[in-house]
Amino acid sequence: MSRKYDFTAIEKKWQSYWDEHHTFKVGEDYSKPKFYALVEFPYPSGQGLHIGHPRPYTAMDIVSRKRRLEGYNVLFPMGWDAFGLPTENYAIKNKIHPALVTEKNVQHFKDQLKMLGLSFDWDREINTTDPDYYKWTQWIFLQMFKKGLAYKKEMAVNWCTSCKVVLANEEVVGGCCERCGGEVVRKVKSQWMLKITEYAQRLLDDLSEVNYLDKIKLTQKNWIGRSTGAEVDFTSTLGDKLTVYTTRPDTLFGATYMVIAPEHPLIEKWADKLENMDDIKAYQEMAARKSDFDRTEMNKDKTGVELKGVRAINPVNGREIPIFISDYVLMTYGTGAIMAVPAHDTRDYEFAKVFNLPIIEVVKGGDIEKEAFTDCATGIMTNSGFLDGLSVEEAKVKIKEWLTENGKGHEKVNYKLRDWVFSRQRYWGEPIPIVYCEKCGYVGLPESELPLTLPDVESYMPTDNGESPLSTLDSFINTTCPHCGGPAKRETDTMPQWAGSSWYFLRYCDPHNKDAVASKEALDYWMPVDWYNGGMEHTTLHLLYSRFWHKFLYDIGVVSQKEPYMKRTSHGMILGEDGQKMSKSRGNVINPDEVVKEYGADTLRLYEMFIGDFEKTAPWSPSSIKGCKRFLDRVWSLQDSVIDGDEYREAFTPSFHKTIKKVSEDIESLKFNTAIAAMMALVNDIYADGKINKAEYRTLLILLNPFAPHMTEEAFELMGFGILNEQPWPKYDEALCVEDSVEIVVQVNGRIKTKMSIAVDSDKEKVLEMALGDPKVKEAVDGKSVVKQIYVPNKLVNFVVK
RNA sequence: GCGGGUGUGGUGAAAUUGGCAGACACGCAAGAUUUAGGUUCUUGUGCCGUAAGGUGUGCAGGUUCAAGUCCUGUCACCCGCACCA
Repeated sequence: MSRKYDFTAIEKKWQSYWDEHHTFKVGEDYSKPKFYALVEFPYPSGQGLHIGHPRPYTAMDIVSRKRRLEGYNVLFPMGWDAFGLPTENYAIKNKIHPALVTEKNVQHFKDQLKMLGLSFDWDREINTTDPDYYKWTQWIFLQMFKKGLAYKKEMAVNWCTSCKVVLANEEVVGGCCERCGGEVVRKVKSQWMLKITEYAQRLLDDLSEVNYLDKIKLTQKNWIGRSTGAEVDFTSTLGDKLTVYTTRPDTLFGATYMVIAPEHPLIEKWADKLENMDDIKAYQEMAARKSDFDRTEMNKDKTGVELKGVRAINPVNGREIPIFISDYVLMTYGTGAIMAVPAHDTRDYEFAKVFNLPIIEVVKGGDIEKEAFTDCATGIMTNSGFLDGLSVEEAKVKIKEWLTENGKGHEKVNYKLRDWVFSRQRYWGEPIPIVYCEKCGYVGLPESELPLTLPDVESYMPTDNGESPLSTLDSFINTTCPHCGGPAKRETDTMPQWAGSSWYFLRYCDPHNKDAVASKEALDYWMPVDWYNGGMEHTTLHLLYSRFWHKFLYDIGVVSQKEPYMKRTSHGMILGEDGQKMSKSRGNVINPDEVVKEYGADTLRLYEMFIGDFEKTAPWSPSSIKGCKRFLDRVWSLQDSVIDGDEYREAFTPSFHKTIKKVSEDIESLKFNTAIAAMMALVNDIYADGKINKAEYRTLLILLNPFAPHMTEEAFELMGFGILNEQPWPKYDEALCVEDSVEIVVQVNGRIKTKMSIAVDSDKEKVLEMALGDPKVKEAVDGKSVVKQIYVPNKLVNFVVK
């Protein structure tokens, strides 16, 4: 009788073994084939590990463990994305230094991750808040500054009234702060910006070189938002050039008015010539007061004010049209001015209806009495002078030619992507390594002065005027200009949390390097990341930002690949039992510690992989986890039924080869749930037989090992098989996956009449004859004529009768 | 509004190229072992029907010998974006 499956003792034993033997320490043998598996490093929050964390970690752990047995040199690292607001807020509230809070949280997280038996190489652990790490975050920023990609700009930013911090557009959700839910308003501040827009086209083009899920590529594409159109130069009756951007230059003859953004600089210039300046000012103020969210809320009814005293002249036909300001036109996109073609644009149509403006049809096919005809790719031009009779596509080409020839405009590509607001008025982030000198302007710190470490301050509270807590620290601020040696002031803003995570995958390649981001040798060997799995919520920003940084580092010769990640997949969230997102307020939070205590880490791992399609969200089910525990118990108990045998028994040969194939392939395609199901089915067959031989048990334990590493190691050792982790991954033979006979279905007119067992790959004639001999088939065919006979080899027979 | 996704038993879910719908698991029912069981083992389990049989993948059509899968229309829910000219 085997010992009881004491998972607590077994898991503790093997975790210590792995620790002591540095089992998962990455080899330095750069001649071996490599595999770099990456999971998103967590933010070490005070709550500890969430039940959702193990899902992606276990998934990539399974892939990594399999790859090791397959002979690869596997890099599977872990670290901490530890700068950020919750830690800072906790520090403020409890008057503890954020570094101490971070240290405590990291320790807790690490203990929890170890408890799960994840095969991370802990010798390569990194932490974004470690000065040895953020030295290089600052270094990369400096290189960008040198190349003109980091610049300072006065701009209206999203201001969280509660966190008192500037947020990126991406961090504003529904007009509220993504983190705290506080109100977000617009505020003009001088900010550090990163010129990601300069990389827009390459970020788009190089998507063709990587293996991301289609939906991930699509989000990247949509976020970059490339559109092709034309800039058209109108002139005002006051003599200014008034350039608009349009994707529909073909509809130029249908422009019946122009709209410019309320912030448009020409308004200031025209001020003394405008007859209704009071109305205009009032509208501008109203628009400025609104946050972006409010502006969006208002979008049912178009509002605006006509600029009285000035009109725009359409270059193509000399027609004078009125100019309006309206907040539906954004200063930040295109030229901040549009030509309005109400007949063929929904927004212009709505606006024209409100202000009773003319609507001229220039593409035939719609009913412009009812609505704007926008979906008119196949339409024919009308009321458009020399464009009449052309298709929309032809007209686009012809009008662009006309504009270029006549010096009235040109083709133009625009992107929705904006430059990245990189400043945060916070303490717990990387200091920006820049000083301001009255004489020299903004000057980067010499690299020898990096890292610029965070000074200790009394209070981490942001100041009321929205400046960083660092701004209260004279000893930090006052310095000398590295350029002229005169007095200068340090930048007091810090970097956003995205900074540290934009290059962390490079640091893992060579985490202790003092002289570089990582050695060239290590980078050339390990990069690119072979497989990166993370949450869908990071597929827009983190992915885009880190691709951008990586491309920049490629440009300055730090890395040798254009793209950082060869493959990117995403996992679904684990929801509460009620199908809702887990949260304290809903009271549906599951604590991984308790699950491990009750069922063991192996069961938790197995269950999180078995719960459903890896890419989809899945509700937690406390009763289903029992099935996984039961399965592990059954595999464990097989120790009592082991008989001798160096090869699979004949009756089980196809089952084992098929299962090896299924598990091997399913792991690669993230179908962990069906891989587990296949192993369960195999174990059920073995139970039905009552016995398992040594060769079979050995294979079963290795197959299950990536999923349940502790139990399988222990059973392996107890069986005298050695150390499982040192064995090769089992092989299968395609030819041996096939059974001798197969059951096929016999249908008449598509209805199942019977099933019969035939030899694999029997010939058609024989099978048809056999099928016709079946009494049920005979009865159904009797008195009718067979018009057609269909035979799908090894699957089914279908007689079509009349 | 735009983009993406999902809809299959009492529950979580499976289902290469169209080819036995419901694998695997939970739950439930019956039985066996056990002093006991939130243990273990065996059997059964989509729905209607005693059965033969019928019926069944959100809904309505279509293509096909054959549709969860392909096509057309439609409904519901979830996620992302939100006036990007």
